Amino acid sequence: MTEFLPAEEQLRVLERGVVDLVERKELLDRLEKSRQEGRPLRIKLGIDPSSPDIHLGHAVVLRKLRDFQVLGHQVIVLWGTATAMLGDPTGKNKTRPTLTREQVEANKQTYKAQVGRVLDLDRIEERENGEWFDAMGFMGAVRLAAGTTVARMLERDSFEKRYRAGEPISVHELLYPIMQGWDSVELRCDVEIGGTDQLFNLHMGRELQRREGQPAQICLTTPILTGLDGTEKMSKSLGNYIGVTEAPRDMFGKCMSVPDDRMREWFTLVTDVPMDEVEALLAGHPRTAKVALARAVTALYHGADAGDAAVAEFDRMFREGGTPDEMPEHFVDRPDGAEQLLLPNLLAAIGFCASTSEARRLIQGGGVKVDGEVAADPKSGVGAGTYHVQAGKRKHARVTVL
RNA sequence: GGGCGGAUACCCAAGCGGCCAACGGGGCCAGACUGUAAAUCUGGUGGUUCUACCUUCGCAGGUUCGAAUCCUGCUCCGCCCA
Repeated sequence: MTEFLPAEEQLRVLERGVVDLVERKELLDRLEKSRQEGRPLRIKLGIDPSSPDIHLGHAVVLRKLRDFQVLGHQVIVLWGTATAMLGDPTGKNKTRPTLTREQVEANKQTYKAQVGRVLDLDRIEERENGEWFDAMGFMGAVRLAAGTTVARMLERDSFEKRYRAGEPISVHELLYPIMQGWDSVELRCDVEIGGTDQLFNLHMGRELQRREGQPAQICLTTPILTGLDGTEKMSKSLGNYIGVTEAPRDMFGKCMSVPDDRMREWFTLVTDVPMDEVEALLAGHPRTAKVALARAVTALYHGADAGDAAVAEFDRMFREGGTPDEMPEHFVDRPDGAEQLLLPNLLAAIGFCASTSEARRLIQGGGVKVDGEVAADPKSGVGAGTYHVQAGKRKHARVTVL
């Protein structure tokens, strides 16, 4: 733990894929000091457990945290149990509904398991800001708020826009940045990291720490990752995401669908591939580069073997039109007394299509294969037996008709 | 409180008494092409026992042989005046 790399070398790792670094010089100095004193820096990431699923977009900031962890620093995951109930106004044009304690606790548990996909959970310091806010009391909160002006708060982009547009801003929302800043005081953070939309909040920590006579924390922000569509930010509601718990095959396949011109961004933010290697790959054939990207991502979450297996399987499935390593098994009954099970009903029964009508259309469009043969007649059916059923390029299943 | 305009399938948006399961665009799905893509082209995009039938056009009623289209009430949204 006391063996820290030279500050410059650490900084090189930490700077990768970073948008804001306030201030770079301060970070360098503090890394140097930490090295001399053999004291790890304290790095905070605040997480409001408001949505329970983590995708690669969330993972960007977690991975930056991991960089710090690997370099021997102390990572603090701060659960915003108090702030989650407020709802961070960041990027929202509306007041967010507040959560109950039970929801927060439940989300926290699922969240934590997924955070473990990126961070070494044994080495994090895990805290909750309810620890101090619950005990602060109303007057304490008032004293805390007294140090900041409304004008200062309204500097914040999202507040300013809403204010100018005549949209409501609740008083409690103005308190959110102050609370987040106070967390840094309580935890004596050296660095706080977050997405670019967090810059204002991170600055609040600096201010409050200075006021309390602490060294001001360094603020570091990571970019918002572009989703699979190549234009919108990755988000669950847009469906353009890759979850950190997804199966290797899906993870790989989705990575392969990332647009070419987003590969540099993805390599930088989502993988550990060294940047000179990335540049070399990008200079070569795009497909080779993308395979490397997809393999790297898959390997990160499932291990190198899974990454290699995914490459092989993908080649077979898409270049040669073959079948996957393993397919889901389904057993379907024939209707009473019938010789055959109609194909549309089969597809609906195994969940490949939402309805028999949809299945029918897919069949007519030539998108369905049974044992490798295109089945273009919606009236066709299959008798008892086991079949390899394929809908589109991706959906395969071994279906046994009973 | 008053006036006006709007609510149509995942989103935008036509339709304004029968030819409407409802134009068009986006998105999405499938096919061709390809590097897995992108771009391009083609088809599809309510349900079913599928050349027919059933349920849809904010909600509830009504007029009519027949309504997404007309009338009444309700709910929600936008704009304007107070």
